[in-house]
Amino acid sequence: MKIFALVDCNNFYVSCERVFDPSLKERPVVVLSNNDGCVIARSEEAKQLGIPMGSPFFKCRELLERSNGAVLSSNYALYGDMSARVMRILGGFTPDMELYSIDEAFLLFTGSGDRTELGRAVRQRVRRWTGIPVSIGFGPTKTLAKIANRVAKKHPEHGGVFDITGHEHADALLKATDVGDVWGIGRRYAEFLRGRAILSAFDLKNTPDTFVKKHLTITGLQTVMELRGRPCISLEASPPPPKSILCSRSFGTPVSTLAELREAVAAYASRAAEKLRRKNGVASHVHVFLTTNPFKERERQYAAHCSVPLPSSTAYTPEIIGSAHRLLETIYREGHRYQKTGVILTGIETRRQTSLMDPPPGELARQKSLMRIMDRVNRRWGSRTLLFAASGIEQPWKMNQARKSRRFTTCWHELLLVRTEAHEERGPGVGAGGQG
DNA sequence: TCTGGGGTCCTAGGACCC
DNA sequence: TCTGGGGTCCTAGGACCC
Repeated sequence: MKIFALVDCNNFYVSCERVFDPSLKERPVVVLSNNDGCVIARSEEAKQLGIPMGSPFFKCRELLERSNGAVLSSNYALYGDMSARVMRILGGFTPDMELYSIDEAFLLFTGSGDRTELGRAVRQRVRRWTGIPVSIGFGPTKTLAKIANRVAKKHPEHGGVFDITGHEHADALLKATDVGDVWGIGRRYAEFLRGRAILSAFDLKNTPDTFVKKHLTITGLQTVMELRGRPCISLEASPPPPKSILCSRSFGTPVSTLAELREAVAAYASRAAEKLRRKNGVASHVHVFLTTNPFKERERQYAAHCSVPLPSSTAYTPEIIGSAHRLLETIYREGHRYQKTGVILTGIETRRQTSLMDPPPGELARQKSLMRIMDRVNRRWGSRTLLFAASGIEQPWKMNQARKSRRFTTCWHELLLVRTEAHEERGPGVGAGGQG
């Protein structure tokens, strides 16, 4: 019998920060989204204060200050590296593994050993080797493993590990699971289902197929099958190449001039192209979008999106910046305070088709080696060591990240310092925005 | 006056996930 | 004052083709 395990890092971003700054322990801690906009990770203590996920920072700022809370900008260099360490350890337990998100992985086990024991071993090793606490749920389908994981997390008496497979109280647990907490049931579907007296995972499991298919589409029906224990969603051990690559950011302060927007668009186009090359892909289309801040209802609103095919599929940054700039110029309108712009690459292929519009072979080779050198330098010495002037040097539009911790694990000059003198040492750099 | 049937492809919009 | 970023999939409807 095949059993899925879902391993999920607890309060991942907060846990990463706590590894390097013990003063964050046992305090309410939140990590903010890019631009220090909203709360995207909370410690248990912060959850207990009633701070909701995704809440705008300005709405809970005071409460956190009153409660001796800590607030951090997000530090993806740190989280990405810690994630890789956790995933590497999980890979030591089974070759059948899917990296589902930065803080979650599905593992597939066969055989009938004591899975709870196995789960404890996984938990212990990850904790010991990285300092990150994880929870593990086992089940015969991914959807049930997700539910088991919630149980493991919610009920400390299970010690962070729970197996729902053939469990005598499985139905009772499904009855206790809100329908909106089922994987695949979002806010809209949950509202719809509650309006029809389908309140729990158990109710959903017993809803007729035709009704589910009609209102929740085929994907909803898969969810229901999975609740019944029939696997429909398989393990994606080697994810297919992405279909689109997006890079966008909100500005630190609103931007109105075309010159600044051109810089931002060039910077995002460069970043998107870099991601594309890392996936060994080329793209056939570039899209650019531009929008004012929809939350500022009193300001004049404008949003636009447009796209263009590239002359031939490419991952060559200058070409992508060029197309992105032309797109920006067609959608730009004067007299607005813009909040955000972004670049999307689509039509991604891994193996490049040759085309009549291709540059001559020598030129193609030159482009490739130029990009390879740039990527190598930037990986080694930090991003934007080598950059296109079009993306700007000062970047006055850049997002706010006032409370970022250091890149403790990925940057030599930001390593944690350990002193032997007997004096009190607070976590270095934290809250001071020190990037070293 | 009378105006088919069947297929594909693309796009926009809406839902979901983390 | 202050509201993220990066993805996926499904469906309906229109354009287009024979």
